[in-house]
Amino acid sequence: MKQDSKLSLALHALGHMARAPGQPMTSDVIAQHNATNPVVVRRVLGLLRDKGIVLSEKGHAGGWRLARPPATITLADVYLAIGEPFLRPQPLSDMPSCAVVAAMQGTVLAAMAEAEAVLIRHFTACTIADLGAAMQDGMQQAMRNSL
Amino acid sequence: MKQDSKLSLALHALGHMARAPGQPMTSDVIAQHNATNPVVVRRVLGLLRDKGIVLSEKGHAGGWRLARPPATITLADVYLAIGEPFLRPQPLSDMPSCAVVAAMQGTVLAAMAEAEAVLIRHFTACTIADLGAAMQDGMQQAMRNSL
DNA sequence: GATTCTCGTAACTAATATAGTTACATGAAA
DNA sequence: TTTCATGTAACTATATTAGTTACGAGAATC
Repeated sequence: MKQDSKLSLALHALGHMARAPGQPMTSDVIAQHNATNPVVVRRVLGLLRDKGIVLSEKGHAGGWRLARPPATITLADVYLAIGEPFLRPQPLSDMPSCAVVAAMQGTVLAAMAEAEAVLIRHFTACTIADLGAAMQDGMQQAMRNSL
Repeated sequence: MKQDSKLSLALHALGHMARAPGQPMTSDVIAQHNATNPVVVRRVLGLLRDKGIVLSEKGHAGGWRLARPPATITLADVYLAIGEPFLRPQPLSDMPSCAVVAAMQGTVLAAMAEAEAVLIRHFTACTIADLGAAMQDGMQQAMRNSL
C-alpha cells in the first residue's frame, strides 16, 4: 500500500457505503477494493467504529455499515477518527536549552497548527454523501471500471 | 534524533550563524549542538548550499556560513530547500479505477495543497535574522544555558 | 613539503514506522 | 452444527530515516 493509506482506505469504504446505506460490506470486499488485507481493514474501520461513524456486525450477513446518515459524516470526522494528523505540531524539546531552538519551535509550531486548522476546515465542508454522490454525477466512465 | 529533524537542524544552525555572520561554524560543532553526527549535518546543509543559502569551505578556518544577509533568508527558503514538505499532496493513483477514489482524491489533495500554502505563507514572514534576534530579546535565561 | 583541519561522499548499519500475514477466538445466522 | 464474519494478538516484511565508518580532496598552517 501507500502513505496516507488509512485515510484513503476509510474514505473509499465509506464512499461506497454511502451509496447503499444499511447494506453491510465485509472486510474482505473492502480489502479487495483497496488491494490490501481484511485485517488491515478491520484495524482502520475499528477506529471509526470507536468514534461512532460505522457499525460492525459478526456472523452471516454481517460486515460494516454507516452508523449515521452519510450527509452527517464529514471528512473531518473521519480524519480525526484515524488519529494520524498530517501535521503534528510537537515540540522537539519541552525545555529548549537554546534560545534559537525556542524561537524556531514557536514559529514552526504556530505555522503547523494553522495549516492543520485550514485542513480540518476544508474537511469539515465535505461529507461522505458528497463522495458517494460523485458516482452518480458525470463520471459514468470511471463507474464502469469500478468494482 | 527526531522527526522533522532536518528542518530543525537547519534552522538551529542558521539561527546561530545569523548571530555571527561571516564566522564559519564547523559540521562538528553544529552536530554537537544537535546531538547528532557531522555527516548528517553536511548532508542537510548541503541541501541549503545547493539553494544558495549557505556556503561551505574546506581546510583550516573552514566550515559553514550564510551566503546572504540573515534578513534575506526566510524560513520558507529553508523549508523548500530541505525538499521534504510536511504536506505532500500526491495522488494514490493517477487513473483511479473507481469514482469514489477520484472524488476523495480531489477533495483531499485540494485541502492539503491549501494547507501547505498556508504553511509556506507563514514561513515566508519569518527570517533567519528573526531567529538570531530571539537570543538578544528577553530570553537571557535560556541564553545562559545555551552553547 | 608535510601536517592538520575541514568538507564531500559512498557504503554500511541501526532504529523506527507502517503495512501485511497468519492464526485463532468469539459471536451470529443459517 | 456448520458457516460466515469480526476481534485481536503476534509475527514478518518493507520502507524510510538517521547514524556510523571510512576515505578522498582541498586549503591553511607549520
